[in-house]
Amino acid sequence: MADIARMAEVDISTVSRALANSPKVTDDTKEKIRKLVEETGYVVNHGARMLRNQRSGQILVMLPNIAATFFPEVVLGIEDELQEHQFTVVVGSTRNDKEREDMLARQLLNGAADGMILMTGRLPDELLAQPSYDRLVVGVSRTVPNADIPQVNIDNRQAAITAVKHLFEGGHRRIAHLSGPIGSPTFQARVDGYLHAMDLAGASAQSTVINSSGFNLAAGATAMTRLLESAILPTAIICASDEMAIGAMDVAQKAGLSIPEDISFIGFDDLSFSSALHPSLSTIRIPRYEMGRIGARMLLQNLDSSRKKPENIIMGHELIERRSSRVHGL
Amino acid sequence: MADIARMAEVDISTVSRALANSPKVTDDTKEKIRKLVEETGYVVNHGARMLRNQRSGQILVMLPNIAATFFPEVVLGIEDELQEHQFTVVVGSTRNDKEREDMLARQLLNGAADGMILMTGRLPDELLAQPSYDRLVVGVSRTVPNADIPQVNIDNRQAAITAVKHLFEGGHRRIAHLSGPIGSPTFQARVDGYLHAMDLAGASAQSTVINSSGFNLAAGATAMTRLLESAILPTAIICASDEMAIGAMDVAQKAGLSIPEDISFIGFDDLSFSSALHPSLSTIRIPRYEMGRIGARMLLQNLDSSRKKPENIIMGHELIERRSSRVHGL
DNA sequence: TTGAAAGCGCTACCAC
DNA sequence: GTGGTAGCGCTTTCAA
Repeated sequence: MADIARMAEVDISTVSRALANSPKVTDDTKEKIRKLVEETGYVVNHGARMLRNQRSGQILVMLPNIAATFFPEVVLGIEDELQEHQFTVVVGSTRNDKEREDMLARQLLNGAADGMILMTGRLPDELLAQPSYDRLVVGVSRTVPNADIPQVNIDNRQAAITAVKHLFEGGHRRIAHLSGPIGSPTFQARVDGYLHAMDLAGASAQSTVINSSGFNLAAGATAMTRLLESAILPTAIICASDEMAIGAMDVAQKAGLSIPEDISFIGFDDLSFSSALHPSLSTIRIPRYEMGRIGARMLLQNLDSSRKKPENIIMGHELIERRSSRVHGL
Repeated sequence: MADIARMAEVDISTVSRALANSPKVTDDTKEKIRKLVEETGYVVNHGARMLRNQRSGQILVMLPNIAATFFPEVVLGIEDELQEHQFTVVVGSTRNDKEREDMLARQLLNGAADGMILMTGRLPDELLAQPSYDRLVVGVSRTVPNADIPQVNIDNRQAAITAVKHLFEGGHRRIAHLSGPIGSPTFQARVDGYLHAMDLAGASAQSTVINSSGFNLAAGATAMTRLLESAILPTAIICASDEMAIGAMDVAQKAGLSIPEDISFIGFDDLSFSSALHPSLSTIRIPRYEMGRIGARMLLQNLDSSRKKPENIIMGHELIERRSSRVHGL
């Protein structure tokens, strides 16, 4: 910048103002500087600006695993929203490792990131040190229990109830649930909803929950394999994610079961794949992209501490009925 | 840091040295400072350190769309490798928008990122301004033509040949290819390989290539729909990605075709889903995670300009034969 | 082994 | 409308 100033024969402060498009600089001067910048390919130094302004223009997204099918679409929504507001997105996969979580959280504390979107369902310990952390963090898609931060999510309990009801209407009574990690409030809420709905329908004796440590293909396959060992098979299965459902359906089909004739399936998420599968997969659609966008918007609002802290948002879910749970297999 | 210095009754420079674990600080002093840091929850300011050291500790990953199934696994490999070396990963989805590419590339120029992994197959114009850009950028999985940067990729042309050969061995002659974006060297190489292999086998009269603007489910479905309008259907189809194959198979099955009895399919990528589909999808496996890891490693090496610039790397691909291309449909 | 001080590149305040 | 300058928080050289 000093170079530009010298070449333009003005003070460095004028250059700074010109670049910030300050109204107190003549158009002539601005134009002269603009040209020089173009010619030299000058770019303002990020570190210096950051030090000076005490902000980085970066938002950290913390999630367990960017390769889990659920997350990329949420990240896309976050990116789209934040890019419009001149923020850059930093993604960190924690693999559920506390140490990695703390390492990433430090990005917030040291000023490398101005705010954070949390999709791990857990507040890193490091963060609690920071006094105003509740203004810097927003939880998305994985509820953080007892946290004083704004969150966006769907009503997972209600979603599970929706799934059970749907199967009940199809005449099913023996309905099993292949759940995700039991420690996660998200998956726990789905279990709760499932059990509650089964109970309401007087079918609680028929409830079966199989827990998994993950919610991917392999988890679904393993859980289904275990379920097949039961004396009496359920006639329908609610899987905690579409990915699990795909794994489970594969195992079921390999075991000679027809879907939906012998056994029905319904998942959670509505991946783009789910409609193209054979049979196509019924599911509870979760508005992933929108959740990301709205979460990002909430964070932006939250960062501005002069404004009211945003309220939690519960987004709608939607039952998508496809062939895997169709009565009479039509 | 000044606070810590005051409390420890030493100079700020001593604190700095202690935190850097300099050998010229007594263990006593270090210990005293370490305690204070712990108590106060002090974290060194990223901006200041960045300004001073002229490096950010961040690597930018530029890709078209984080939600396209191909990329997350690559990003995971990159993250794993870079985290081990204390770098943070910044992900930017460009949506093939030149403006976004330039905006992101500026992160490199302004020092917000120390290096970049490019998965868009195109070098942003902004970058060419930077004189030593070839030391800061590594291309992964999408070849950048005429670029003087190190790259990691598979041999896409050869991979397509492998696919054709496989189908030939299965007795197929009328083989069509549903290609991705024609402008992309990656997909162009697959087309080339396909045409070449068909030609070699004396079946070039039977060649059919259908281009798409993307390589997702919808692209596969659209291309397949167009193909179904042909007078003579192929007996086998090579899809430029597994995602396209899934979309295309769905359309084919809805049109009443049996896979592989009436028509065989083979894709590219080997998504985790591909083995769980019904029928399971034959594919050319691309080592995505490993490509990410190796690309990141190359970047690290490349950033150190005192070392030799790394060579391009061609990784192996592997034909995974599954039911969708099985002879006799066994 | 520790202290003092310069300076990284920028912005914003104050003076003119 | 422009110039001069302090200072953001850190690292590192030089002196003691």
